[in-house]
Amino acid sequence: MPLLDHPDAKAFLLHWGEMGTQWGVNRSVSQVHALLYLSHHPLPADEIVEQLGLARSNVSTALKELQGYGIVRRVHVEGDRRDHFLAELDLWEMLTRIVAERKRREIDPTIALLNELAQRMAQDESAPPHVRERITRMHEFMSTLGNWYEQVRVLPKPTLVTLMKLGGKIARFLPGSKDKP
Amino acid sequence: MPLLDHPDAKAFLLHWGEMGTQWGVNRSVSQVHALLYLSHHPLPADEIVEQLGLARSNVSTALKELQGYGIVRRVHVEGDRRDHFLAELDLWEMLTRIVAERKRREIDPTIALLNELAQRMAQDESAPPHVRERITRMHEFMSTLGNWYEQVRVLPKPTLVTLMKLGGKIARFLPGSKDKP
DNA sequence: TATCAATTTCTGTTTTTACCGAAGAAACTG
DNA sequence: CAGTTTCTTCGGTAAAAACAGAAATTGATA
Repeated sequence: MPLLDHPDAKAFLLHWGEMGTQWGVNRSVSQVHALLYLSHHPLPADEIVEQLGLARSNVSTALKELQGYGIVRRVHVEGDRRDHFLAELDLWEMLTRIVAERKRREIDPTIALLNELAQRMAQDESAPPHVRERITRMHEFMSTLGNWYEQVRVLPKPTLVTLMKLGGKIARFLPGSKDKP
Repeated sequence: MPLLDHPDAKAFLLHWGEMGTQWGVNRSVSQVHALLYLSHHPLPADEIVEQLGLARSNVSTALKELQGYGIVRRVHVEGDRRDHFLAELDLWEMLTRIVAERKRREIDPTIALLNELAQRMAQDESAPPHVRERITRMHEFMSTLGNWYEQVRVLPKPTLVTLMKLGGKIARFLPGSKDKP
């Protein structure tokens, strides 16, 4: 019995699909992801095609994309020659992988470009000073964020969870703070 | 002399425009933003039209959108009847506003939906247990992140900067850590 | 290594989104 | 209050993205 017969499951899937489009991911990709996330066993491509009513080729592309993010993986199912696909169920893991991949694809190249522009403009007499300064600022800003992220991402997961639970209280532990608990 | 005559300024603007599309913002909007960010004085809509070669109407829409994010504001220029527009130059401020607005537009409604679905399924005998559990998990996860964000966003900016500079070292200050500096 | 199922790539079509120009509304000037 | 100027809204069109189906490739099995 198809998973999506249940109206709430379907509602989730449709909403997830729309969310995707708002963040620059195509609807098929995010729908496939939603379906796999809700499924309790790995699904072969065919079944995804059936349940979502997408073209086979489309599903293939979506799966490849999701594997690129590292949030879906291929698994072998005993006695079946077809590939089956399984979504990452640990949501924290899922999030960190998506963020890591988007940084790699979009943020890192942007920082690289800004670096190049800033360096070239530093030598360039004809460059308007405001423009030079603002591009440099943007470069510094994004680099700072990037470096922060690289440091935080390697912290052990339990540490991250602790930090998350602390929320705003984290400020109390800062060196200069008079407001210890 | 038009700002975009300089090739590096233009490169920035074009890249920024593409970045936008990748994150679900239309190209015109992000280009207008880039132009205002690089400009050292407020620009009237006409001039944006001229420099970017967009339709007047399009620029109007883009400006409205950017004002919706709170990263561009209208200013009055002495002796000119037209509205002029100015981009937020503090990049930290810019980022927090964008994040706040996207949360408001996309994350909050998602959490609301997940909440609704989770609640309904809790009563619903026909709901497959896996589905119920996974939707509930997703709801909890996003709520946790949302609450964390709400706490952190209200911290004073200097505190945030300190936290950012600490990077991974923040872990040293956690209660259980043996690894004090 | 030949066969066949499964998967991916390619190409043309459909759907969606972005965008322009025209018309309307609002704000200001003399 | 008539005439301008500026700004926004709307409907149609152009551009881009998503998608389906056919063709090609891969890879497992015997």
